Amino acid sequence: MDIRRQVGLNVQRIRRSRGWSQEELAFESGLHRTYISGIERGARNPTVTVLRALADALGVGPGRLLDDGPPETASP
Amino acid sequence: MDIRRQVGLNVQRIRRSRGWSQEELAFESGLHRTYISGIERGARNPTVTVLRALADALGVGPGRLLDDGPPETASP
DNA sequence: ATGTGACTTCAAGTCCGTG
DNA sequence: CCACGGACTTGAAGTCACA
Repeated sequence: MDIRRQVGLNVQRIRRSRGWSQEELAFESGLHRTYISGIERGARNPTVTVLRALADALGVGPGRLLDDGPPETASP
Repeated sequence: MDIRRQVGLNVQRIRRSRGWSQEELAFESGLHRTYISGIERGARNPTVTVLRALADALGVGPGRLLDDGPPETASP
């Protein structure tokens, strides 16, 4: 699994769980709307500072954006 | 805490725990010697694909390199 | 609301070296 | 073995018009 793709999926999933549009996430993170779009599609190769901005906006740890497993697959 | 600094500390700590020199890590990860040096000092802003290469070489999950807490400070 | 190609600017990443 | 600098090439950052 390409890690850029993984980051894109994670960002998109968490963003949607917040009920946000790409535009809203763009605003919250201080990044451009189309840049968010590119990241979610795995077309971009973001740096750690960008991951940080995204993670802060989404309210998760930066490492969460690189994780393989979805969110918490709650295995009780 | 600047995330670049955090990445640098994590990489350095894990690398040393493997008993590797920067050159060895450079070889294992396919990156350049001086670039590893720059990352460990927090002077560089690596991309997710680089994090992946480093994580693979070090045998940890990519998210580990962004974590705040050291490794496992085993608090029993 | 989002995907996409094109674009400019600046840093990612390589390679040479020095102390 | 590592920190650090300079010069270089490639690609990321950041933005736009349009579909």
